Amino acid sequence: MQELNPLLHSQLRLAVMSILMNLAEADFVYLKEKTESTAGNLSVQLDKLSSAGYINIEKATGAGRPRTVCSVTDLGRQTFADYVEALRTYLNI
Amino acid sequence: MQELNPLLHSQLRLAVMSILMNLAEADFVYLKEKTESTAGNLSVQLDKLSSAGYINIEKATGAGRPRTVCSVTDLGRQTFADYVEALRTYLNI
DNA sequence: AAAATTTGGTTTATAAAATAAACTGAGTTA
DNA sequence: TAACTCAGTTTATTTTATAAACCAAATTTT
Repeated sequence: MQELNPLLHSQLRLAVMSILMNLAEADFVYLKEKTESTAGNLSVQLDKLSSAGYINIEKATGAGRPRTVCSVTDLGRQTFADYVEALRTYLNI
Repeated sequence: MQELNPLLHSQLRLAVMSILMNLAEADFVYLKEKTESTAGNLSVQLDKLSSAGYINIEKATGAGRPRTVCSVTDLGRQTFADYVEALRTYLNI
């Protein structure tokens, strides 16, 4: 059996990736609301996705409140696709 | 977003459930080989699935070596189906 | 305009989970 | 019958997820 990429096989990180796969970009506040996660947890998980190179994080600060905008990278997109393929074999779909 | 049943959203437990969904039953040794897991890890995870009522475990001892046979319960089957449905929304499939 | 409050996060601590290492007892084999 | 293997369990360790506490900048209130 293929292994399931542990970085993606986590509820919150998968939810984030799922959202970003369908949107050009999404900011911290939006992701927090959509996933119903705490800010702390989200912050940590976004860092992990970013460190792995699966997402890009742009932190805009200065004018008004800070804004953290995330988007999926090409690597992230490919890795997500691979993960989906692996899962299919587990789920028989 | 729906939550992903944490008991199923674990690589090894999902692998075990996946195997049992396609087989009437499977024993410890078979599951261990198929999943390439250690005996200790497998033992722990089988207990969790059993405690949740997702699988049935029959331990035959006496004649020859002990044999631990597992099979999925109706609850397990239903829960697995629900999990698959929830995942679909994450994966867009 | 100073004080209080809210917003958008990060850092640190805690709880839970996965995994492996060590152990046990019964069955085989030499 | 002594050594060894097999089928597992128990306990300890590591990793991961989550939440609680904190912080700085922006906004609102008085």
